[in-house]
Amino acid sequence: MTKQNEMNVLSADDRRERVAQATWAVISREGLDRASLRAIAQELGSTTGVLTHYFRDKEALLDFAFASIVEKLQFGAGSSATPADLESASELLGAYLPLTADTRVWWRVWLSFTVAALAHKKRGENHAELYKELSRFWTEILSDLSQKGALRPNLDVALEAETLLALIDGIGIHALITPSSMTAKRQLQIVECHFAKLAAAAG
Amino acid sequence: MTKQNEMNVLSADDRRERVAQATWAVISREGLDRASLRAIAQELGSTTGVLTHYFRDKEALLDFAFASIVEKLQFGAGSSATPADLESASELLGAYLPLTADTRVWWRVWLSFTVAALAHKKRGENHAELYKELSRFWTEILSDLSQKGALRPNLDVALEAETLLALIDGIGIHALITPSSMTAKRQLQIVECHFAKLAAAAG
DNA sequence: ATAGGATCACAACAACTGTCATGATGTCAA
DNA sequence: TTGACATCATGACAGTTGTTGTGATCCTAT
Repeated sequence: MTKQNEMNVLSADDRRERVAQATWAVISREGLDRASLRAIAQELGSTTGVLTHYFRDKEALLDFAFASIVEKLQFGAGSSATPADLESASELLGAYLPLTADTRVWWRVWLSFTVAALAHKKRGENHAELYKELSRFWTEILSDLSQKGALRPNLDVALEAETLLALIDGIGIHALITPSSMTAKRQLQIVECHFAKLAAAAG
Repeated sequence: MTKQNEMNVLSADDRRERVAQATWAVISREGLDRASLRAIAQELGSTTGVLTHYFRDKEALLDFAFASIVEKLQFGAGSSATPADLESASELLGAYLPLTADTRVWWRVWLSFTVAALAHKKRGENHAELYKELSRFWTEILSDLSQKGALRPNLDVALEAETLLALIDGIGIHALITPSSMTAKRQLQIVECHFAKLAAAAG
């Protein structure tokens, strides 16, 4: 239809994705405030002409880059079906964590947008919706596990779900601030130890 | 000595504190990237002349404003002696949380600096040191409580301390993003519910 | 071959930024 | 009073920013 059929040629969507990746790199390395169009273009190995061609303005570019990050993070943890037992639930939740170099980049970008969203209203409501959706998702998971008898009785599943999400966010922040202390192993250890507190008494 | 003896006149230190407060207000309302010297001066009700007079440059101003925030947050939660039982430990930890309008402002500012610290190295090390200090502080508190028999046996106190701090950070973020869901009451409820999991089995 | 569009480099523009020099005003000591 | 100093308003300066317009290059369809 349009044109690119051969390999080595990028479609418009692929081009936008490359721009998003360059944007992540700059934000992760130098911060959101230093992510100017010229800096992103340089990271991309081109000029600002590419950016202005594929995006109406900078706001549209950042919106796309953020949406792309959200997609990545959800793919990492939200792809599989609802976990059947506590152990797989622990693994699923741990998949959110910044355990690798890639996910650390995504976390830095995510946090940059999150803090920026605190100031401007439009993005703030978007973030709030994402958090509420996550809260509903994990409340349902815990509710299922509770019905199966995998959890301690008399547990407030909605509260425990919010606790889990808060714990993940906190662990992630500590992993970015003090990576030498909060290693990947340590992060998973905390999550597993917390899930153990939710488990029904054995035998 | 210098000059100001009468009321209604501010000392140099008080003036710097006023500047810091104006800086918090701008950062909390519009974000760290919008906190220009002119915006801070306008918030202060003066011009940039005041800022350039009391601070060498913008970096020194932001350093002072951040140090002032750290002081506030530590005063809120680190002033009293080590807690004697689990309940007072829960209260002490809960004092970190953004429960009031003032503390929400401090949290927004704190988070803004935290994310900014991820990019530039100097501030990052400072933040890391603050976190590690907090970790040691709470490890010691839990260790004391454990020796008194207030905690469940076979508990990794260092890991539980890091869990507590991560939980606080996560709750705080959620409180800023979704204030309608994460109310002050809800925040304290999560903390208390978590502490209940650490308690030794009753009688 | 030729026209049209996609792609992108480049330059110019106004707006905003931190910094600095200058001057005005007030206060205090001699 | 006079001189020194603290305080702070003002404007100028260079650098960076997002945006826009122009033109070059290449691909594709007729």
